[in-house]
Amino acid sequence: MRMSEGVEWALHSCLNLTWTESGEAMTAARLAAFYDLPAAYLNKQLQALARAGILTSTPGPRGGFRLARPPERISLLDVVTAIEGGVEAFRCDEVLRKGPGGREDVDYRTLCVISQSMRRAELAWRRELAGTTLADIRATVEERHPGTPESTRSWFASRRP
Amino acid sequence: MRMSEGVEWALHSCLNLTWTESGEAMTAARLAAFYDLPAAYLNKQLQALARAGILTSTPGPRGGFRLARPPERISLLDVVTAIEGGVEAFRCDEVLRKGPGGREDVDYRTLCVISQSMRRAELAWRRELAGTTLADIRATVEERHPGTPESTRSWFASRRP
DNA sequence: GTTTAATTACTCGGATAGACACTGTCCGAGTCAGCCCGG
DNA sequence: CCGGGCTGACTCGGACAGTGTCTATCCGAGTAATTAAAC
Repeated sequence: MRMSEGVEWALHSCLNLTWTESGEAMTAARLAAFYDLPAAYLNKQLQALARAGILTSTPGPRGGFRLARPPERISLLDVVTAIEGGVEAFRCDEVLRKGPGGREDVDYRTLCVISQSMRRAELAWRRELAGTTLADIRATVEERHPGTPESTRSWFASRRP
Repeated sequence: MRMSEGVEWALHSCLNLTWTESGEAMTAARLAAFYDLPAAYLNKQLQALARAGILTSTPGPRGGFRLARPPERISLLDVVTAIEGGVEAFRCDEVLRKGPGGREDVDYRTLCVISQSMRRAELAWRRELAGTTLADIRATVEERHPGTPESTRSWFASRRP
């Protein structure tokens, strides 16, 4: 049960987008260069974010990606779901159906106590992720490292083509 | 981020072991037959549980697997960790280290705010799993379906070689 | 009848192929900026 | 000098290989029950 590596990239890239002056689009290549990541693969992750409505993409020169909503309305769960696809971690294949006394017309995903417990745990995880927004992350970072916004902005400015 | 299918099998098999008369070992073949699972592969999962100290295994005739502890002391997290290997779901590869101003002698797993948030969510998940034991599951099942212990026991008895 | 020792069948345990998803890369369709030309 | 059309380069977007992990299976080492014989 290992999460895709792209989740980390997507989260950091979204956070960096938080610090760019609004109105300016950021290309996948620049976002990738910031952390020395493979640009084409990061582009793939950003596409997923765009499909999920977290980013907006504009092609052509001066194009790139932008946050589609203010950071207050983008939760960590949104990003994780966009990359990982929203499937539940615990796979309940309803083995009870194959067991003795198993019925074909019963939804064991909701009836099985084990499945319920695993689902409850996963819900706690989701609840925590949904309760943290990009704005929260940004605020904490700016509180602990006040120079981050400016240095990030200037780095991207120096890398402007 | 999909959990191994063996987790579900392991959990259900452990629960079934809860209902067997103590002192009797259960072979992987019989546990697998209960849900019509591939016996050799379930055996692999049971081996992992044995390595983790959740089950004890005895070879030879009349051998098989037994719970190593009372169900009150076996949590869902124990089983999940035994199968999945205890690695964290969120992979923090510390991309900050590769970024501008990244230092080599800093542990970004504990410093990065994103990593902290993801870790906190995962901790909530683990806490929930650790708070539920096999005894809890068994009690709930017996409350909702009182006939389960006896029917399970008799099924395994009829399948005794 | 009891003890002892070899036999036998049975179980786990790890080593071995196959399938799927993730990782990484590439090139093409579409689009906007800039440039050139004409008025 | 100003407006319009064209060129061109740049960007995303999806299609294409490589790799690692999960899934599934098999056979061998070890063990305990069984059987048979000897005392």
